[in-house]
Amino acid sequence: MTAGSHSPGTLMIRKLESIFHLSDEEKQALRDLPVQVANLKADQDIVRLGDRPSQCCLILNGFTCVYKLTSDGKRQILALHVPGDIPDLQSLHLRVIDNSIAPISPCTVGFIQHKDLRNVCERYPRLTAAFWRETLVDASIFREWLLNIGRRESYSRMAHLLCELLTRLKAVKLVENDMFDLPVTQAELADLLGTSTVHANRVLQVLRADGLVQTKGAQVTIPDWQKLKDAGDFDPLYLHLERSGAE
Amino acid sequence: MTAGSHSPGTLMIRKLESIFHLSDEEKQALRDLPVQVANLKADQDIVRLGDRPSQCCLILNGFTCVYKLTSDGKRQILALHVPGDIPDLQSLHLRVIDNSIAPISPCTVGFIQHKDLRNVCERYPRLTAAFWRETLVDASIFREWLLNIGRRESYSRMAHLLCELLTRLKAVKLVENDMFDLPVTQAELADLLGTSTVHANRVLQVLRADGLVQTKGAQVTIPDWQKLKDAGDFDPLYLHLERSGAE
DNA sequence: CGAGCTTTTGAACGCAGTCAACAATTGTGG
DNA sequence: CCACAATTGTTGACTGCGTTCAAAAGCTCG
Repeated sequence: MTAGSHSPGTLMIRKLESIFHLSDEEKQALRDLPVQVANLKADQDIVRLGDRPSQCCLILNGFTCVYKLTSDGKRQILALHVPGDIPDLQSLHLRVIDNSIAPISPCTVGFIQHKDLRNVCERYPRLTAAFWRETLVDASIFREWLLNIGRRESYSRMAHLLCELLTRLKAVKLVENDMFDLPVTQAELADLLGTSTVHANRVLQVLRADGLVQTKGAQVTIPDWQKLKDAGDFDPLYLHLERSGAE
Repeated sequence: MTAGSHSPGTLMIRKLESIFHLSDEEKQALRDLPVQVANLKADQDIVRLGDRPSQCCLILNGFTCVYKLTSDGKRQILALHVPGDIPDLQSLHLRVIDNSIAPISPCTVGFIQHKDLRNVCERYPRLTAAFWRETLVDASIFREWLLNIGRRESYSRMAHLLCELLTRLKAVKLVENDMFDLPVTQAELADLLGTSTVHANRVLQVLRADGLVQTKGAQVTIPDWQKLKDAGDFDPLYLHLERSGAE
């Protein structure tokens, strides 16, 4: 159930191709992209607010999170990224990075130079569209999170997050038997949801008691998808997975 | 102080050119885009969740908001757009619209067909980059709003929103003497901030009492920019205006 | 086995929501 | 231009969701 066994290019191709049909030439161009692989420990920032990077990072294995801090040190996690995602694709067109990105568990990433990405985009305009679309889906998820954090109370909010994770991880084949790995502390869960750690703990306990989720270490099981979906007011439309999303 | 006196193309050019330097040919291509102008009343949806539009809408005059509803009818406003913005540019690459867009005051918009936009993008790759960048800035604003709603308390949250508005409206020359029009009810203000209407009212009163903002009808004045910035924990970096943003 | 992190629990507090009424403003038709 | 209706803004009282602080219990890993 790891995604690390694939070459960097293959991972990108699989993701983009779930939407676009790529020509052999386009696929080859992606496979030929020079990628510099690195293994990172948790909490070791990949990029930091204010950076002006000359490369993007492709997640090969593990999870990363995008976060920001208020001036008094409170952290909000803005996005989670899974293998196949490029969390800082925006840096291709925005000079300065306006957030930080860190692994939430040990993870493997591949760095791709901006100039190489710009090159393939120039030669294959359909790849431009594909990458652009990736950033648009990210934005769509931000919008749903705004609704989630702004307008849903914490119980439903956490249910919604779990729904999204199950759906997204299914799309990259990281779910088996309604079960997936979520190597996240409750403090991080709180930073994802915009609540305090204590409250995140209590809400999680209620979700467990209601039979919406089971946890065992970092392993999360969803015993009743329909009930969780109802609790989380979840509609996968915003993930733009095109082929379904729900069963 | 209206922006309605400009032709649709000119408005786009002015916005894109504040970042990119466009060639005469590129500018002409933008001016030649067929635009269908429409005047809309407030609360008359421009696009609706689930739509599959074949056009984008360019704001020519007035303000629009992007919003979503929870299943129990609570509304969260996800973005505000001002003249020159294209709030549904995403629809160029995402078939289904995942949010709704409505004017918050009577406004004028111009509709541009997807096929025409795709055409200029194909012929002028630098325009592709420029449009892509626009959507990336939108996403950056979503991220900051997530931090704002998730981690700042309501006083600071409202101050931050006012800071952003002043900065963005300045960039499109809609501010005079630290004063701008904000034709928004307090109920909408609450939907922007993720609070109740009553609370939005009370917070606004405190901001007024503290001398951070003055209101007179829809007119907002910021008497002390530094104090408001401090209260709102505001750093304009995320707006990616490149040339400054702050004075 | 002990150090350090993570999870859990309890108690007190407070920010913000809800409900309901009233005041002020805006808009409309006569 | 006024009178009335409708919307918007303001206030008070009460409630409750979620925070904070502090301590205890469980894990994980050298």
